[in-house]
Amino acid sequence: MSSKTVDKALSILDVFTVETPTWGLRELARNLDMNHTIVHRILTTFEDKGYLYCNPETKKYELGIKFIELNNVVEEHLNISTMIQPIMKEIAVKTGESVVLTVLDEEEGVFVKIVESEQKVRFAESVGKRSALYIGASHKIILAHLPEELQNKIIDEGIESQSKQIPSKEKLMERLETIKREGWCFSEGETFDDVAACSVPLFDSKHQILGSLSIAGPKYRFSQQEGEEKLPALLENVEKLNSILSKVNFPSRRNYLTKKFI
Amino acid sequence: MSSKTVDKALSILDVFTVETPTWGLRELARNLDMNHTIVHRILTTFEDKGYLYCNPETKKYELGIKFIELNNVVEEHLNISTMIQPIMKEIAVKTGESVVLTVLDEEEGVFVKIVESEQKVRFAESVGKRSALYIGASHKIILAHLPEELQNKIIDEGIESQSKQIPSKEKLMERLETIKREGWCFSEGETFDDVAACSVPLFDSKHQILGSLSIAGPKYRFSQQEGEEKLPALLENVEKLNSILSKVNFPSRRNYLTKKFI
DNA sequence: CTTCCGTGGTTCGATAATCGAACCACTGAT
DNA sequence: ATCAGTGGTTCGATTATCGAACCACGGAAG
Repeated sequence: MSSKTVDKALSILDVFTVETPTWGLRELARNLDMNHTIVHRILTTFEDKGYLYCNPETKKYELGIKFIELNNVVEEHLNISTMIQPIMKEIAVKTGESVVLTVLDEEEGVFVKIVESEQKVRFAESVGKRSALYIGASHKIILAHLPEELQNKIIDEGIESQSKQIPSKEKLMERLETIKREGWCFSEGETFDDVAACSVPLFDSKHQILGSLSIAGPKYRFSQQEGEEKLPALLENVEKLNSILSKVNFPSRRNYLTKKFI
Repeated sequence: MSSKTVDKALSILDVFTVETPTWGLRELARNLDMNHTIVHRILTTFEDKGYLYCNPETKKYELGIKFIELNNVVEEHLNISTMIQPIMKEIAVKTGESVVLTVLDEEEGVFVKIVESEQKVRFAESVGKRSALYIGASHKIILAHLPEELQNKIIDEGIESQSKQIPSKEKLMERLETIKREGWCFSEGETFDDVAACSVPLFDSKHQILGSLSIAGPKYRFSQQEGEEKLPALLENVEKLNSILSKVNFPSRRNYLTKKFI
């Protein structure tokens, strides 16, 4: 049982994205196919609580400061800045490239933390970005470790949505098997045109896939060979990270564990 | 008009803090003086949407991955990582200390961004921390620029709550006047025992107080004199920051603008 | 200047979702 | 074996939500 009203309210929050971060009242109501009265009531509730902010000049709504506060609660609870970030930093220093922590959530991958190398190729702004599991090394390495039925389902849905990222199902499935066997994955130009990455899997205490750890850098200085050379730096530290992550029980939705995906 | 159901739901989120990040169902219902049925319904709704995560082993709830995602939307919209952080970094490099961006929200100050110096005195984990405006340089400099009636109200409430931070109302009010006149503020051991800070105010396009920018470091290497020496590095960059901040219209609740505080 | 269409915001009776006492099933301590 | 605690569910009474119709305003077009 779920609350219809709260559910509706949260659906409203969902449309505040990086692409469309501000909304007018009626514009929003139209988009959600809702009566503007109810949208208005929910918006003011969010506003009162600091979850939304209504720009007094434009009268448009945007996400509020509360999310900065609550993000901190999450990061603190996960020991991200005290335990996880230092390990990522170490790898970043050793390899001179940026390090990315990705986790599985529902049937997608989410960038949870990015530690940048000093050589500025900024893509830390992609934290929170969510995308399909067949795109990019960081995501494919996760997909490779999921149950085969779920792989099937995800790839089929990808093909249905006409994703350019899937050449053919057979080839992808084969590729995933190779990735799983070898224990790492390299890709270039998939999530971002100019970026290449090298990824290894992260598991929980029961050795079930949780996410991935990646090194990423600009294509021109990051060939497959260079990726391979940086692999040891990743693998050296990934165990430490695993033991930390298994202790905190990461709050991401891994439906495959409960077979919710069938 | 505000939605009672959504309001209730958001009140539930409020109890997930750094101090108490996980809650059991009945424990939470008791704490909020609510029937556990309704708490349960709301919790599952949040869970379905990724705002809460229910640990399957302990059955305890905690904030979910959604807050990492939405925090990113806010930061992106405010150009925090692309525009603001580089300026803060520049100051951090010049002074060798950490740089803190604080904003006014309702009647409190919130740390929105902390850029750490290389000399590791970690307190970046305090991002999102919220505290009263009479505590610490970063907050006092804001308080000093608020309307006098509001200063009165805030200080009176502080005295009422028996805050140790207020010696006497008269002295504090005098102090605030000095701070406002001089345009900067130094403090040590207020927000954190071992930390000293030096702060300057941030204004919006109409020259109304918005927040503050601070340099902070461990007391042993951060006397008032050393703070003063670092002041120019702050002031040099604060204008750039001001012009950026005035463009984005920061989504923090500055009730003093609308006289809501009376 | 007036009309018109758009915006954000409010009202109030019909309607439908919420509420909550009482109820499982389970676990762990006594 | 009992008991007190937990998370979770049920269902009729209650009450908050819903939404058509309504302002007031503001800018564009005639």
